[in-house]
Amino acid sequence: MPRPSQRDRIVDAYVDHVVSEGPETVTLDAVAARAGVSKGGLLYHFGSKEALLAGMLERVRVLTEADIAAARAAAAAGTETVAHYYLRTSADDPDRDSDFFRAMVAVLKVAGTEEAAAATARASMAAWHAVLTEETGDELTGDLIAALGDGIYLRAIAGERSTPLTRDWDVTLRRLLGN
Amino acid sequence: MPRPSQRDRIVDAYVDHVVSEGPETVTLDAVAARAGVSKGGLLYHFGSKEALLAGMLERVRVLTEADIAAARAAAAAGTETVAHYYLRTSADDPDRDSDFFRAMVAVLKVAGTEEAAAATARASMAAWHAVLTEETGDELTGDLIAALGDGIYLRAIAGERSTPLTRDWDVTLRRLLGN
DNA sequence: GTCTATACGCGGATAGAC
DNA sequence: GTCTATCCGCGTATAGAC
Repeated sequence: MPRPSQRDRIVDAYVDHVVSEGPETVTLDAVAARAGVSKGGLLYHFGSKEALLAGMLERVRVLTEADIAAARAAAAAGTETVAHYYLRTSADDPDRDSDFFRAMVAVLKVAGTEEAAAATARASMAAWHAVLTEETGDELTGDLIAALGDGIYLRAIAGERSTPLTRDWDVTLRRLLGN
Repeated sequence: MPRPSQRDRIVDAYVDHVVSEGPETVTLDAVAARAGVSKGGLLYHFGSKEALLAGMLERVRVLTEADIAAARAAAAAGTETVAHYYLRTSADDPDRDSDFFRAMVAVLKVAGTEEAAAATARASMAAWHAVLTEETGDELTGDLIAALGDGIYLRAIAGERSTPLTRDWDVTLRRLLGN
């Protein structure tokens, strides 16, 4: 894994800006400034605003795959279940500063307007739903756990950080799975 | 309840546009056209774009109160529990075309950028959380049911309509409450 | 590869007619 | 109370220098 390229740094800046300021305030100038390049420099790497969005969506796809692979590896090693991994990374404070969580929040914020972002969000959610269903052996249970994570994401979008559920997600999970 | 005023019709158009086209494409022109007035006409009723947003937020506050009152009335009459009402109106297809659901989705879409909208969304979510906790007698259970509804809203934002959970929300609810 | 300068269109808001 | 006309600022994108 090489050190971050200029392209990566620009996508970082884009995600940062969407998360902290919101999608409507995203301008090429603002993203360029945050990335430490000029507008012209940005447009050399991404020929248009749409290409910049595509860059972020590609990153989310990659991170989703990696995150699911990590969950599967942990489950195989007996460290924690996939459901455990999923809720922990959705609810726990330190994990919510992860690249994946932040990028996902950015995509969801943009999804309100950009159908391409909405499609990427749906694909990511569906992928998690599939592994959760596979592990629990029941589609409704898998969807239930997935929906809890989704609810936590919605609250993140609305700026809500701490609720009983995010504090005690492990208690909740034990109740749902009956163990 | 008088027939809809011009102001109401403009707020309707605003909600419609945000839900179907997304917040970034909202222009005074587009909203005015949808409401059947000119841009100048719109600006007579709402002096600025911000005032228009405030009008929608006010509507969501009113509809939230009314919706919660309806849930309480149904519970008092023994028709259905508050939790039942909440999940039904979040999950069932016909209810999702209700004024409240649509307005809430619009507010959540805008919440990504506008802090005022995010605050209204948080207030509405907190109000539901409170009644659900009151009914179930347990904060975590109340929050769990609220989070399921929130997850359904997130999926609505991402354009996902039907999942196992939205189809079988009543089965899920029985499992959560253990009856 | 990255920057500066600039063209161009669009959206918000005001003024004033009807 | 609603419309038309107009101004102004901002954001995207291009051209071209370095």
